Amino acid sequence: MAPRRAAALRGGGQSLREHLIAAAGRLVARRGVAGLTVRDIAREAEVADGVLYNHFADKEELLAYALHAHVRAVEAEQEGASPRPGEGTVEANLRAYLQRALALHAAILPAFAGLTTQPKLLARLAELPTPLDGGQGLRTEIAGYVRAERQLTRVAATISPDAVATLVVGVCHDLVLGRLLDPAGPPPEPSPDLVDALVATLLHGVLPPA
Amino acid sequence: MAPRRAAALRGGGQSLREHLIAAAGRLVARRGVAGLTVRDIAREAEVADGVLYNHFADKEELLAYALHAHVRAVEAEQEGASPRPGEGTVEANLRAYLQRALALHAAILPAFAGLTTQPKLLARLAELPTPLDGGQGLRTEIAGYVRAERQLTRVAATISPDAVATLVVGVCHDLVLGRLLDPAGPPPEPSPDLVDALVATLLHGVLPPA
DNA sequence: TGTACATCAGTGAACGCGCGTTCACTGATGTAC
DNA sequence: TGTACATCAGTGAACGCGCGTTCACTGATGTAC
Repeated sequence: MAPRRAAALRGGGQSLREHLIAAAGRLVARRGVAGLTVRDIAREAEVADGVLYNHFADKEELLAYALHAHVRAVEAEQEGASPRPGEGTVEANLRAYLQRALALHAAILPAFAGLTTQPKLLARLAELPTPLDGGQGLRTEIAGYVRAERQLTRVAATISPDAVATLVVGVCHDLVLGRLLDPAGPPPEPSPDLVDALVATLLHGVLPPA
Repeated sequence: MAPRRAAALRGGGQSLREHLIAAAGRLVARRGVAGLTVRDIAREAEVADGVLYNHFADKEELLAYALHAHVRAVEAEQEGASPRPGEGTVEANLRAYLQRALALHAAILPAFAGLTTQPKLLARLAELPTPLDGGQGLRTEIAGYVRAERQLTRVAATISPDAVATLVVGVCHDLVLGRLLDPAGPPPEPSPDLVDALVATLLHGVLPPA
């Protein structure tokens, strides 16, 4: 009863479905979703052009799973070491979050380039069993951290956790977007000086000491 | 010696070249550069499919001029009322800049969606007589403003003007990007509360009063 | 002034290409005898 | 144990479509006589 098996699957215990998601995921990590063709994916998976449609409704469904897998892989890589409220200094913790957010966005945003122009893909992403929150997870975590510190009175009572999270995530979007629009890519990491200056601004504000 | 004239130009003193840029610019403002076809543009201009190539090397050159025109139009619309260092309060001035930056990005970024995936168009944009700086103009202006205030001692001496500009522009990218990725568009303007909170964070920092 | 002609920007049907998708066919595997 | 057959996922050539681009043709205008 077991029918034909894809040549590329010889030896591996993977299902063709997983094999396709993995191959598409590799391409997404390497080139982003924009411009990927079903033939690119089939070639990367070393599989016939048409098989895809035995396992997915259309190209967008496969890409949605691939994007999802890519994001989860990046998140898993950076896992661990969330600053804990009340421990260390607020400055060190903010810096840690900023650096983590920068790394996360540097790894994820390029893959998302062109996503805004693919409504079908956006819809498929939203239909996924565990829809991506578009990096909102980190934002929520940062806001939660700030809220906790506020309760511990290590952060001013008047501060809005959401505002801080928006500022941190916003910087990431800005830096990565700038790099995407620039043909010649500047160094992948923003200078430590800029990170220091950003953290200092967030900590003390722009006003001179009273 | 004067040959045929495009039917759509009857009565107007415009050249067909300007007419095409204007038509493409309208489409860019309405739908962004992604997915625009030469036929869309020809139809909008009420002109034959092929004329474009009498005036531009290719689709990308025309789109580059159209994007350029769109950005300049948006900038011209918001012109006036730059806060001046030393006048008003730093808080009011920061808020004004933040609101201006938000409006600018809300009007411009959607048109840029998908631009990162079109290297030919990016190259054409860079070749333009007055290359767009990708909204860097406002960033430079904000940094300049902060630097001036710092010299007037209305801003802490330790503050990095670039960091402040990055934070302000970053928030804009973040908010607009979030809206682009969300199928159902939330209210076009971020809540006044969030703007207040952002300005307050920038002004005083997250640390509690000493 | 009137008429025949030359010019060349505008026209739009047609071309070639790459894409997503389909579907008649293949062939490795399990089953029947 | 050995052989003929049924199953059905995998295969890849082919389809249809939309795109950017081309180019033989059109026709409004200026010029020559």
